[in-house]
Amino acid sequence: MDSTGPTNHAEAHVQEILSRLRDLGYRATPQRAAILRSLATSTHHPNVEQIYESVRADFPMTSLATVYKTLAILKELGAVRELSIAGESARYDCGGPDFHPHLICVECKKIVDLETSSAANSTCEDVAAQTGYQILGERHDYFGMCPECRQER
Amino acid sequence: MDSTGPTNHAEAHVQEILSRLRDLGYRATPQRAAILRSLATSTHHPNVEQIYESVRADFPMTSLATVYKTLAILKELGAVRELSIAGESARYDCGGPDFHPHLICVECKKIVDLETSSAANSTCEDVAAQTGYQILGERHDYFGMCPECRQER
DNA sequence: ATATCTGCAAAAGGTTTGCAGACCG
DNA sequence: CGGTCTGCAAACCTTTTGCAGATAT
Repeated sequence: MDSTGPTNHAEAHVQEILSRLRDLGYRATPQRAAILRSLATSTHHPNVEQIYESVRADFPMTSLATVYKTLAILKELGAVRELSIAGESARYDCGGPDFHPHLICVECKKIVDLETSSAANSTCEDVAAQTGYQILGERHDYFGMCPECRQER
Repeated sequence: MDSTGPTNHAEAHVQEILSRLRDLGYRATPQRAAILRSLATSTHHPNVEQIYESVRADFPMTSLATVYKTLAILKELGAVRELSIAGESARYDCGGPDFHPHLICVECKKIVDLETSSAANSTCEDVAAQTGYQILGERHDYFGMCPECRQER
């Protein structure tokens, strides 16, 4: 059986992306590893500041600029997705290229992933066929109030 | 029959929102009217700078701060929707509270509305039932390249 | 060994805010 | 008239950039 916890899944994912970086001529620095680790283990789609704080717990010398630069590379690789939200700094999503909708609490700003319910991928093809666009990506967010925040009213 | 063009539809919408503003104790200033008019007649979801330029064509004395302040009020009223997009300034959508997906060209940044295809509204209820969230809004964007931009390759 | 990466600090947007005077109702 | 709104300029925040020294390969 599988005696490894979720932490090891995350670590495996981190290692995979690190070696992908190396293959492309990028360097696998400890800062980058720490940033990836922070993303891989966080569940609520942190913003840059939160990633920065989390990384600094392990590497107090890490700078905000490095976090930004690393995220830019990871975005290009498709290893990380960026979510811009009105009135907030960007949030980051470590999922792979697979699409899923987000559920965003307007009160506590928590973001959780929704299970891909129905024929999500086929919709892209429908849109492409209808419009003549070449569809490259998709984003589907629901805004609401989570059960915890609702209770506090 | 209807001999009035689309311009008059837009103007009616502008007047309706202006009187809604008045009812709520806000003032219907010429700047606000011009901003609303710009939004109502523009088709590709302008950003603040574009609204500003368009308004200045009629009112050269209008300031950027006033555009921002007016948009903040209109957002609160629900008369305008704000679209944050990674690496860009916010875009504005004058539609009412009715939901529709967007199609965003990653090349020319044009945004067009998609016809609400299927059971869009029922999805919100599904999500609410599944998650216990109170759903307040939704956003669904497709990113791709429009036929015009594809041709230029 | 050397090209890439880091940290720092400054720059660069975009957006917000404070205030004195203008103006809607 | 009185309270709201405008324009200006400065402040603010997030993100980007340039550069000298450090480091992964």
